[in-house]
Amino acid sequence: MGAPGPRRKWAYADGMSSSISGSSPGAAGRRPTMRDVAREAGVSTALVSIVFRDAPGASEQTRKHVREAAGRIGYVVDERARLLRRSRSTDIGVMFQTGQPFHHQLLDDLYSAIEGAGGTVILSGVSSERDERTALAGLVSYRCGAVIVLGAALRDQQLLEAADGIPLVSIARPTGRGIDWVSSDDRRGMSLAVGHLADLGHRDVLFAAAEDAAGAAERHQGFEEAVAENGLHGSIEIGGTTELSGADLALRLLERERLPSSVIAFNDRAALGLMDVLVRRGVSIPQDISIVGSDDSEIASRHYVDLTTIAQDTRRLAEGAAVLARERMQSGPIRSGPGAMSTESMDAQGRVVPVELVVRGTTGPPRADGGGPGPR
Amino acid sequence: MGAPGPRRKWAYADGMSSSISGSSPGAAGRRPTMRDVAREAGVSTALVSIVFRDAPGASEQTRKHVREAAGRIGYVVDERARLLRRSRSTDIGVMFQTGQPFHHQLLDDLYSAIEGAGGTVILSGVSSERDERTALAGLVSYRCGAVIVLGAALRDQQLLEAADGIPLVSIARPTGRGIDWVSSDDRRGMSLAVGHLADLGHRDVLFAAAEDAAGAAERHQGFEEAVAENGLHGSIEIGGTTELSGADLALRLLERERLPSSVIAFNDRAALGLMDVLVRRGVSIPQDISIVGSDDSEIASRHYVDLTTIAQDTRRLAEGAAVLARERMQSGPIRSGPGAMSTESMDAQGRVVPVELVVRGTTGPPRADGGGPGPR
DNA sequence: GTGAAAGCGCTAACAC
DNA sequence: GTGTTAGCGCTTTCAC
Repeated sequence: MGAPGPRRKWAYADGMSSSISGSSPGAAGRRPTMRDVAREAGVSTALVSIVFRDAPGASEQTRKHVREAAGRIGYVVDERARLLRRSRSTDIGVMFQTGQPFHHQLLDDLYSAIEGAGGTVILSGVSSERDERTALAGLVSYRCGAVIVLGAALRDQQLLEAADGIPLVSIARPTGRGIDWVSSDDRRGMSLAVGHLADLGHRDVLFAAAEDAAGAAERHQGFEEAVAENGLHGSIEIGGTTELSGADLALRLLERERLPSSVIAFNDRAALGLMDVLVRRGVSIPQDISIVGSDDSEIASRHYVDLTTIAQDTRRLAEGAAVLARERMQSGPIRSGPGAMSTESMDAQGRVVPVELVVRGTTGPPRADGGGPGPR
Repeated sequence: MGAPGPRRKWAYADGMSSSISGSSPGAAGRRPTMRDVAREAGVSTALVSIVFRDAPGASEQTRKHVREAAGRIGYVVDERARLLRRSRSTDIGVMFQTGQPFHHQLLDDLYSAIEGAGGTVILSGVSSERDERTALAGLVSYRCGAVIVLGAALRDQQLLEAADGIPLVSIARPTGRGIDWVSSDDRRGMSLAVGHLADLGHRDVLFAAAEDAAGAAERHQGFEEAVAENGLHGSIEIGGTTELSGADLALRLLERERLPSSVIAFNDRAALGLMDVLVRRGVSIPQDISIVGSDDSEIASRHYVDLTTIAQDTRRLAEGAAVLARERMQSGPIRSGPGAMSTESMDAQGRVVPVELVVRGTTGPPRADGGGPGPR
């Protein structure tokens, strides 16, 4: 009640404001600059710059003095000027999809990985009305030192063009040789999931694949290898990446004479849809059928669903990408040798991040007869 | 196969690059600037500036000529310099929560509302390790012209301080008189939901409330009013905003002698948890009980759940906030009169956005006996 | 329509 | 340790 306004020592210059402090000349009507701080502290602007960059060249005492003066007049460093002056920016641009839960998880970890190490991240979203080129162009116009793209749909060549010479790192999307990438060990994930089911005693596994999704090829292949290794009977159904596609698949399965004893869904969303329909039709999980999700750990853990899933380590994905971005910032964009400037470059780097099988309540031993129940 | 690298006409100055075009002096080793474009086009930098700002003062022909020259040497406008030079930026900063699905929806619409009108948005995320002050400070350091905050947790006073004089607009969070806000018509939503249930013939409604959530007070009150208006028997249970809290509530309800014939959940996530437990226990929806979700239209529509819900109009929330932000950018931050600079200002603006009841498959007429079944 | 010139607020090299 | 100085790339007068 009756609290004073924000403690700000300057005011907009519309001629109506009463600046609280008249002590600093020139403080009224515009935000204070380093010059104002220098004047207030009785030092040079260079000194102020040193203090605010944490650069060597000032005593502890001076630093304190300057910071106090800055606080007194309400100085806030101007990132625009800083950005402009530093010829090569070390800021890292991040292109993500609004509406992709997995990307937000990643965003969270990218913030930690980059800003935790003293860096700065600049976000640019892709939405229904804002395509990847636009998003990337924004990042280019800020002259980021490197760009991290999440689940890009653009082809390699187009990505490179849109990035316009800025080093690129792709997360969760396989890229060709001209682009650095970080991705989960999808094949290993499949191996873990299939192995888990085999250990429980399952003899047949169905994989609900998805075409054209990030990592689709690796998972497909990983599934086939793992099934062969474990001597199981594997089958594949093409589905999608949404709850709807999972529900769809469930309906198709229910038309069969008997259900498979276990299913690995392409991701958690598909698993959810699958489970919903099955449960409503009276199928018990995991008594009648075991379900493994994949990919999007956030849903499985946040939901009440208690889904066994192949969890991606977003933290390590983010950290890997941050490291690559920093490396590439120092060395410039990818090229194969002196004078070359080619997509065919040999030295793109890839990093594979381990995945983990999180066993929860949707997997268990199969029925004694080895198969699921028939549909009712 | 063998595709050439990106069509870029300049190269980093590490001494190893062979610039593709030697035509533009100074083009090797740094990105082209307006000066390079001017030289290439044979005009002045001022003209180039005019062209790229779409400012009046150049013929259509000249514009074309300049743009072609720019394209030839691969010029991209430098947003940093532009930002710095324009004394008062018109960019709009947006603070959002990573991991809040509702915010992502809003982000999407904010991009459309702001960039669709020729503006620029600068994003700043709040995550587990990046608090609201930090996020806001980033926006301040870019000298945004205005800031839109989504579901802020900071108190008004703290928000104002963190924004440091930049005009603030809050979405989906009630604020005091010093801050502009846009929010859904939560009371009207309740009225619609209760009315719908009454029309179907329900006599008793349970509201699964949540404390401390955005809009909680408004919904609570709206529920009580609507129940009285419709002459229904209303009751309130305190729950939360997650699937878990909904599941919890379901368990509590199942212990009762009989279920209420209808439930309005605080939001869709809670509704989901509620439904899951009920369905597994053999309760049919909507035959045995009707369920209305609320608030987070994204989940209900994206999910296979087919949930009747009170949908928020994120598009209008976003547009309302964009309009307020633009207005405030022109007039400066809120103050009550000449010389005043106070939180107690009288002229903060609020906008209430209509909500809509989306009727789907989880609501229907009650059982003939007027109540739900007892627990089994 | 054009060109020259003065900054926006900061950094970084250099003298003192 | 400190002050001086010259830009970063753009916008925006102003006189031609």
